Amino acid sequence: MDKKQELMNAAVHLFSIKGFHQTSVQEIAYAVDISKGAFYKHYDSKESLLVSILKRYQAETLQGLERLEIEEDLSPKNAFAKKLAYELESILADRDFFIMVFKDMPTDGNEQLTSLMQEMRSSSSKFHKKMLLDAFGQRIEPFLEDLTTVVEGIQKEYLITIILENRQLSIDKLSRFIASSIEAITLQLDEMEAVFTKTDDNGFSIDSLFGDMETKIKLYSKNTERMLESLNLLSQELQQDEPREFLIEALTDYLSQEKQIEKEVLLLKNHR
Amino acid sequence: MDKKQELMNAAVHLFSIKGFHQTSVQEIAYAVDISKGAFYKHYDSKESLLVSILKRYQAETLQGLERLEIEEDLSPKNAFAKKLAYELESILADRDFFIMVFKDMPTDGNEQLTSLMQEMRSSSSKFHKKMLLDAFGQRIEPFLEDLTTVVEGIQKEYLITIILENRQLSIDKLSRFIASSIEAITLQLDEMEAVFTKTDDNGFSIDSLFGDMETKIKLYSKNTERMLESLNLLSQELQQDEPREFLIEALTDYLSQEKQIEKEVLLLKNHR
DNA sequence: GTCTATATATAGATAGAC
DNA sequence: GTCTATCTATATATAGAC
Repeated sequence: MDKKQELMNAAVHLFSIKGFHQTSVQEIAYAVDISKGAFYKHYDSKESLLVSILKRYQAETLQGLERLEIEEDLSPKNAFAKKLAYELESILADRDFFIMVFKDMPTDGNEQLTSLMQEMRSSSSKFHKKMLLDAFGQRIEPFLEDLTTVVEGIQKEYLITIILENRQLSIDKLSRFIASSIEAITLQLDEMEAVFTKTDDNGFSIDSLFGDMETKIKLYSKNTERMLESLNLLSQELQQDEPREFLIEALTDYLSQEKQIEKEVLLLKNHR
Repeated sequence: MDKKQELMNAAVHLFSIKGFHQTSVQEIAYAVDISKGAFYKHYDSKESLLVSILKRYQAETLQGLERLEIEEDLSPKNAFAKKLAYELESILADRDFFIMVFKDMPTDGNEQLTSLMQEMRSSSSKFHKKMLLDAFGQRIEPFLEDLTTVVEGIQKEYLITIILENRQLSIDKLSRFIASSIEAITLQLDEMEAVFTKTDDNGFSIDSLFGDMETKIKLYSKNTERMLESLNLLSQELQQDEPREFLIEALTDYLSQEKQIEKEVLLLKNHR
């Protein structure tokens, strides 16, 4: 077999166990029965080996995703579940790679590495967005980014329990569970508000701002009682037909004393 | 201020940027204006400093969670959202710590570190389980482990986008979104099947087993067509009133050729 | 408790013979 | 392409003076 491929395989395995930095070039070389010096005839550095590994994986998964497109005449939800199952199964087939990425990646400094990781994340996200639109229709569009985050978060968390805690779960059950969960959420979207908003401004909500301030006051303020009372009064006054400007001025100034909510108070001022 | 505390603060910050292994004791020491030698008068090693950091965080969050119990007369769902908001806000207040844990943790080898991490994960999971039961009642119990995984996955994924991609989302909106999503799922539990099952055996499902085999065949087999046909025939035969034993024997043997599904075939044999 | 100097180990990478 | 020997840098940790 190609020595470069052998080196990659050995490296992924070692990286997944000990992490990138904790694995020496010597260990990798010895794992394929060559010396440390010989390693550098194949790769310029340990980092370039890592780059090759990422590129190989990227190429493989791109192939896999393209092959996947061919799907039968299932219900949209079941098709979604099937795609998820394939994805999960392929990740588990390369579980060393998955663990390696989670262990310790030296993204800092190396331009090429950072952009490769970025590319992989974004193509995965694109893939999930397409899957979601195919399964649940255009009407989920305002929540697309949120639903993608939800799918990816759930998926990752289950993968971690399967791989790191070595629990054996049925991928079929899991993918159907995730599909049903996402469907359940889509059924309630009418009563929900998206977290990700197109521009920072469109999504502005006075209620959320007050909610955020309340939480922060309770967590950080040494003067919780007074701050909360001021916040309440401010909220009430703003709901009046003709809010008294001096009172609003006074209360916002007072609230600004608390540095943790300074930013929120400023936002509030700018938005009326 | 206490030099030990100063060292911890500096260390968490550096670890969050460069990772544990990539940060030297010298850097940590210089950050608080002492020499490398002086560092070792405060801590036995870099690892013992890390242990102290984890213990301090553990103590702080335990305090925080206890303070949190006092909640008002909100609807169960809104109370759930509020608790989530507090939790998210406290994590964001210690964002360096969160990033550090995600970057590169040397859990290998060090017994104390591994068990500390384990403790923290399990107390976080206990906390979420209690939150879920309080909000959605005892009837979700069969799905408790799944719902916990879902909550923690979603939470983590949003935190990553907020912190690592530096996106500014409203915690209030986010916590309400997560609460509504979980509620939406709980409304559909009757039509769903749990992924985590009490014992490995109780959760056994012939359908899932066939689903898993189908996925694996499509992904790995060089003989996809024939294997799938055999699988289908086997499934049909098993549904007959009087399955022909010789045929089942023949088909399972045939399917066992594919090493990737050997385990599943064996499971199937043992379960009839 | 703080410093400088040092011990010891090991990393990544190169040189040059075969 | 492979080896051994070596260079250079840097890490953790200790010793001993102040």
